[in-house]
Amino acid sequence: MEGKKNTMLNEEETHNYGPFLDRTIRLMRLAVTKELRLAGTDITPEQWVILSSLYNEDGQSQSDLANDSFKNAPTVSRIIDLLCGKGYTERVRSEGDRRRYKVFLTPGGREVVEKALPAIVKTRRIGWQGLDDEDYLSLIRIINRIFANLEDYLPES
Amino acid sequence: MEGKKNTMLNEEETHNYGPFLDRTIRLMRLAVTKELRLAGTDITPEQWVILSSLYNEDGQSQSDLANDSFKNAPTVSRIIDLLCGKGYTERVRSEGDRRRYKVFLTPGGREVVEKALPAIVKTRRIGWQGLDDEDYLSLIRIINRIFANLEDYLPES
DNA sequence: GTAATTTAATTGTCAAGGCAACTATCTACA
DNA sequence: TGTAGATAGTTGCCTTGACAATTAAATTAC
Repeated sequence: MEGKKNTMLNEEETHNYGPFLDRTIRLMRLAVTKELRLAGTDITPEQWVILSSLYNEDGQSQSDLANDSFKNAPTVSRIIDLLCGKGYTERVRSEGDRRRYKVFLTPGGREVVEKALPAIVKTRRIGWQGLDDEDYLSLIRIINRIFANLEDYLPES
Repeated sequence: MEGKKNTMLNEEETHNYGPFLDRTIRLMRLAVTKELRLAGTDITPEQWVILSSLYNEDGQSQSDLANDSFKNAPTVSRIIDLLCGKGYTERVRSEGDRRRYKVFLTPGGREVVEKALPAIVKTRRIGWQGLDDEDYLSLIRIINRIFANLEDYLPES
């Protein structure tokens, strides 16, 4: 029994890209985390995503941020909690719609984005070594196709 | 101030594949989660990874499983905890090396793998619609290149 | 043969994300 | 007007994963 191999899964196997995508995304997150720390910032990759979105357009609501970053509402809510705790963002109730917050970068938040950006760009470049623009188009096309396929399928399950 | 746009990040932007990879992997995980539930199983995608590895080779140690699944030791330890709790696996101390466990599938674990497999295959096929073998080779080549680039780089940071 | 190092696994802490339940506010419409 | 339904956000619970520290067993070095 022990050490016995069973080949059923291999025979049935289709394109098993999941684990490769998974480990790559995890290593990317890890690399970005370390570079952000090396750059002297105290933010995580996910916090970076939110901060940079605000840097590009300040005063977005949390649901705007959620759409923009492909995150869900509770996750954004908690990331904003952490960012406000660090003094990088502020919540201001929206005048027109009092359910909404507008989220603003503080001067400190703006600083940390500018400090973090080179680390982000550096990590992207390192990850992309040996790959070209055609690869980029292929990668984006394929993963967005997978995304679209699953998105179209999911609602009716 | 409010709603102001800042273009610095766009100008500096390199290939920003991270968020696209990220949202795709999250949707894949979600789709698999739902299919596994629909198939009448009570396992998660990560638990599936461990169970299917054991199905292919029973009696692996936790560090074997960690290598195989690209997970780290604490994560595997906790997943095995959950799987043992559900009665799908059992830990047996290794005779030769008493630090190690050998992890075995129970009959129930074997059943749940066989029940889950069609759901996994189905989800892979749905995600892969409209893509071909050449795309598969491109995807694997590109993401493994990114992985290798970052892995080579990381140690010296 | 004992000491120092390495390895396997566990535990605690934290961040992130998914789900469900909840509050508060806004919109539709009858 | 008032009530039903939709929307914005929060909170609790759970799983995964990263990191650091710890225990116990094995290996290496002296």
